This record gives sequence, structure tokens and C-alpha cells, in this order.
Amino acid sequence: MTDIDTKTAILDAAENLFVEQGFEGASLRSVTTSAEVNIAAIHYHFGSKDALIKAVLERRLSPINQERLERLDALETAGVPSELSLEDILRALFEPALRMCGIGQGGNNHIARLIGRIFSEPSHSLQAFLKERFHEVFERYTAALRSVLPDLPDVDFFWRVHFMMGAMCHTLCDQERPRLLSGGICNPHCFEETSEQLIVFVAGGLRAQSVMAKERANS
Amino acid sequence: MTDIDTKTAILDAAENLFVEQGFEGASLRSVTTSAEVNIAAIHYHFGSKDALIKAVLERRLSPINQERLERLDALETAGVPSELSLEDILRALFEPALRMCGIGQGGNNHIARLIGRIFSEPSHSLQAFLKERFHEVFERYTAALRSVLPDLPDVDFFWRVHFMMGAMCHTLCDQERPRLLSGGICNPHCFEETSEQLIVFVAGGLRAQSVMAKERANS
DNA sequence: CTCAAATTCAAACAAATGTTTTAAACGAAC
DNA sequence: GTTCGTTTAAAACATTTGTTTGAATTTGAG
Repeated sequence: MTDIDTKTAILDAAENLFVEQGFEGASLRSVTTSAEVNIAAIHYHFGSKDALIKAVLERRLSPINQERLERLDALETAGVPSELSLEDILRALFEPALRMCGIGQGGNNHIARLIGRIFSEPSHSLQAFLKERFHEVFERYTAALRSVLPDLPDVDFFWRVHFMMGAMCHTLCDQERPRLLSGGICNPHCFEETSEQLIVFVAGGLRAQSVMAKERANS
Repeated sequence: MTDIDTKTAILDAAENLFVEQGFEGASLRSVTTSAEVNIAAIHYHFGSKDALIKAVLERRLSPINQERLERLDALETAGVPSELSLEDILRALFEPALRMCGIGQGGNNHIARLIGRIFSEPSHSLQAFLKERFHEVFERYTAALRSVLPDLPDVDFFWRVHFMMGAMCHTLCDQERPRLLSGGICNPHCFEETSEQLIVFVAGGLRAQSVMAKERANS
């Protein structure tokens, strides 16, 4: 077993245990016994538990956010910016996360629960890490969304971006809930269904009449 | 200092520390030193850490969900069910949580972060606890929402209820993010602003054209 | 006051935590 | 085959964890 095998064995085991028990709840010993490696291997390969946590997230977040940027590039070079469709932008933002998290295939879709949960993690060190990793994606996508919603006041726009992130995180976080809520009618393991439903809901929210405009009309 | 004072001192301290460090991250010793009581007091008054966690949540969730039910009662007795407005139902659902969590006043609004985070907690014992506590509110409100969205297919409806919960949890979870995202334009400490923006976004998403209807039109 | 119940206290419990150390095993280059 | 840097192994490190104990203290009723 080479060092690469050991490293990925640790990452795989840590990922699973972090999903099931949280970052604090899963101990390094439970990780190493699950990965069938020695305790010291974690500190040899990663340095600390905190660094292991970030490595686990990095491995999944990096390809997701890279694909997001590539797909936005493709959208923006393909057509005139003003002719971009809101749904296309949302699709480019959501689908990499949904697909990379394994929604739609039976595989390792447990990671979605981790990705969905990270924004509500209390650890300050983790928050700073995430802020840095999402910065470019956030800037590029808010700009793109802004350009297709030119009539929405700033205050409404940013609130809705916030709500959009909530809907997406929640969807990643708990894939079973829609099926349970609906008594089996929703199928959260169908990639197309999840993606389209999320896009239509968020697009509907983003396109709603401005709160500010409504208040102005009332007064 | 009577036992009631001790109990609430423990609850207050635990609440604060759970917000800042998570349920696993906050130790009982940090709670008792912060509350200035003896370690054994926790086990004397609550029995275990798990029971303390549930007591902390119960104290806040109970009045929120009670007010939600009362406000839905008032709506339903006031008018004909079919004439209920979607916005009124959403207001009755969101505002008790926003206000009870202190959004809009400077006070103890840290608890909102806890409330918003509980649905993504991995602990199975906690999940079961929450399922029981939210059951009635969930049933009543989904029925009410269903009645004002009669044309929406079931599958779309339940997906959107799921997304709605995501937007609400995220809003409670991270009150500072809208202000940070927007560079100070959004004011998440204004109760009216937060409530109205959330209601308009969710109502827009719930009212969007059905995904199923759209697919049928395309084929 | 008296007594018994309720509450607080300091101390210790066993187990688990992240981390470090030291030596052994390995793999490839000379 | 020896030697070197890299990787694994077992053991121990000092803390910290949730929990329990048993004696002190406080409380309120008779």
C-alpha cells in the first residue's frame, strides 16, 4: 500500500465518518480504524485534524467550483451577456454540486450532506477557509445573475441570493427529506428532477415582484 | 440562588456555547464555568448532556411552534379557507421564528443560529426529537399551503416546501451573511425587512409555473 | 429547633481525545 | 548489499471528556 493509497483511504474514511457524526463527533481513532491505518498516519500525511477536515472538503469542493467557473465561461462566451437566461445560470451553478455529490447515482452521495452542512458549521477556522474557496464563484455568479435581473433593486437582489443559497444547501444536506415529506412522491435520487425543481423554485423567487417596488406602490 | 436560577443559568450558558462551538464542541465544563455552577449540577438537573441539549432547544422551539399554531388557527377561523392568502400563511410560519429568535432586536438573536442549524445536525437522537416536535406544525402548514396552491402537482408542491425550509433555516442560521454579501445594503437586523423579503421570495418560488406542466407542454 | 428532603460542592472515575515520540519496515539509488 | 529518505508501527503523552460519588450545605415544613 503506497502513500497515495493510505492518504485516500484516510480521506474516504474521514469523509464517511464526518458525514455521519460531524467534524467534532468523529474521532481520529475511528477514522484510522475504519481506514485500517495507523493513528500516526493522519498526522504524518495531513498534520492535524483541522488540516484533515479541510483536505476532505477540498477534494470535493475544488472540482465542483472549477466546473462551475468553466460552465459560466462557456455561457458567457457563447452568447451576448444580456441574452443569458436566468435558468441557464442557475443550472450552471447547481448542477456541478448536485452531480459531483452523486445525486442521481447510488454512489457516494453522502458527501452532499457534508457540503450542505458546511455553511452552518460554527468553527471559525472553517468559515474562513470556505469564504476563500467560494469567493471567486460567488463573485462571478452574482455578477451574472445581476445582469439578467437588471430591474431588481440591490437590496432585494442580495436577499434573494442569500435565500437561494439556503435552498441549495438544504437540498444537498438532506436528500431523504423530500421523499419522506411527500410520502414517496418526490424522488431526490433523480438528478433531473432535483435539478429542475430547484431551478424553477429559485428562478420563481428571484423573479418575484420587488419588495421595495411593492412598498413604494403602497405608500 | 434557587434551583430555578441554577437551571436557567445552565440553559443560558449552554445555549450561548452551543451556538458558538456546536453541540459536540462545547464541553459541559465550559458550560458550568460560564454559568458559575458546579459540574454535577447539569446531571442533577438534566441527567445528561443529551438531555441538556434537548432542554435548550425545547425552551426556544416550544413557544415558536405554539405561536405558529395559534396564528394558523386565527387565520383559519377568520376567513374562508379558500380565501386565505399565501403570504398570510407564510407570515404566520416565519414570523414567530424570526421574532422569537430576536431578529430585529439586539438581544439574544444568537439562538437563531442554533435553530437554523438543527436540521443539518447529524445526531440521530436529535433528529428523532425534532421530527416529533415539528410534526404538528408541519402537517397543519402543509395542508394550509396546499389549499391555496390547488393547481400545483403534488411532486412540485413537496419539493417547494423542502426548498422553503431551506431558505428559512439558512436565514436563521446566518444573520450576518446578507449584510456581508451585499456590502451593507441588506439589514438582517430589521425584522420587517427580513420577514418581507423571505415571504416574497418563497411565495414567488411556490407560485412558479409547475415543472411537470412545463415538461408536459414540451413533449 | 428538628428533621428530612433538596440542592450544591469538591473530588475522583474511567474512558476517549488529539498529538508526539521512537523505532522498525520499506523502496529505490548507488 | 549498503545507505538514504520515506512511510508505517506501537506505545505513551498530557488533556479533556461525560459521568458518578459521598459528604456538606441549604431549604422549608412540622
